[in-house]
Amino acid sequence: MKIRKRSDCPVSSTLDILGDKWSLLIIRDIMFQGKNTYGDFAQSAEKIATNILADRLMLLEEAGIVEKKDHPESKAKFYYRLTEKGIDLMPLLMEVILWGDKYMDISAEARIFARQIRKDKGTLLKVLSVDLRKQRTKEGGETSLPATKAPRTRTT
Amino acid sequence: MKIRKRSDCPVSSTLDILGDKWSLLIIRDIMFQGKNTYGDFAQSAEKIATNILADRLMLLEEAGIVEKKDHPESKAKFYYRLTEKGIDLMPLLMEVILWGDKYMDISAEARIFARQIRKDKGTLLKVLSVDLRKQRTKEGGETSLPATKAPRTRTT
DNA sequence: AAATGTACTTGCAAAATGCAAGTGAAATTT
DNA sequence: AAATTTCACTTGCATTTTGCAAGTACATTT
Repeated sequence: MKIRKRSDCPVSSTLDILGDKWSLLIIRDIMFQGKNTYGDFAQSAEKIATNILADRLMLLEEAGIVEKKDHPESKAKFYYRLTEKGIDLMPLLMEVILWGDKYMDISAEARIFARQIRKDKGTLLKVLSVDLRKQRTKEGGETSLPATKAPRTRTT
Repeated sequence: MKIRKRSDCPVSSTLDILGDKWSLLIIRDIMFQGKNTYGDFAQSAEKIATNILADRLMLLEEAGIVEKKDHPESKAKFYYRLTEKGIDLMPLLMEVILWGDKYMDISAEARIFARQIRKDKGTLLKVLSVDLRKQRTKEGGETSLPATKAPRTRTT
């Protein structure tokens, strides 16, 4: 459960934190699927085991990538959101999506999203980043809309 | 040892192959460090266990990301090189490096490389891709120079 | 022919993962 | 207000993966 640093290489050091099969999926869910609670993450298609989910949320929080806050609408829930450090993973996630789109068998919906990234990565990055930061503008978070699944990307 | 696909999401599918602490390090070694043999990989700073190395090389080969060829200079060695699919991981690796540079404690040498990526990603990508493809221009590979550690990136 | 280099393989302990069930507090239903 | 359900975990245990040390087999060097 403790993270050990294997070398002073940026690739290695990043993998020390994110190099497993689940962490980036949680980040994906917050970043692109508008998910923000434990229950949301648990329901994703990949069916993460609940003990692993709890473990990864803790590790991501310790790494300063996600923050755990009280849920603005319910005391029974917690609200997980990305920090600036987490939002900064968006270019990386986008490249993962582009490579996956090129070489993997994925859903039609995912292909549409990949096409948007390929068409105008910079704009999409800004639009989605703004949405994610809105979750951070007030302590507690208010009832801000999460990033939509099919973000409206009108540049003109 | 078998890869199971967890969903039709590009992030998930990519992680099904690359989501561990070692695979991307092997790719990094070939891509940026000019390494091409089992012994080269085994000597990297992170000290991968030899059984894991053998396992990951096999998986990466099965995934079509690396190719195993006879070594042009010695029958005792094999020559591992990236396929086009593997070379296409470069933008992803570069984003990993940029994020690692921003948030992790890394070597001065790595910071210099990250700065080069930040300065002109597109050019560096092309230059390094060409170098990697040179390893693929002739079957058997000949005695082509590997990608250098500090690639000469003069754009003007 | 003996020693060394190279690419693995093997055996086993330790750690991580996956699965099913359980816990306790909060929200909802009856 | 009592019972049920939702929610965020925790626990116990089997399975899988990883890590470590040593060994094997073929190629090259001495």
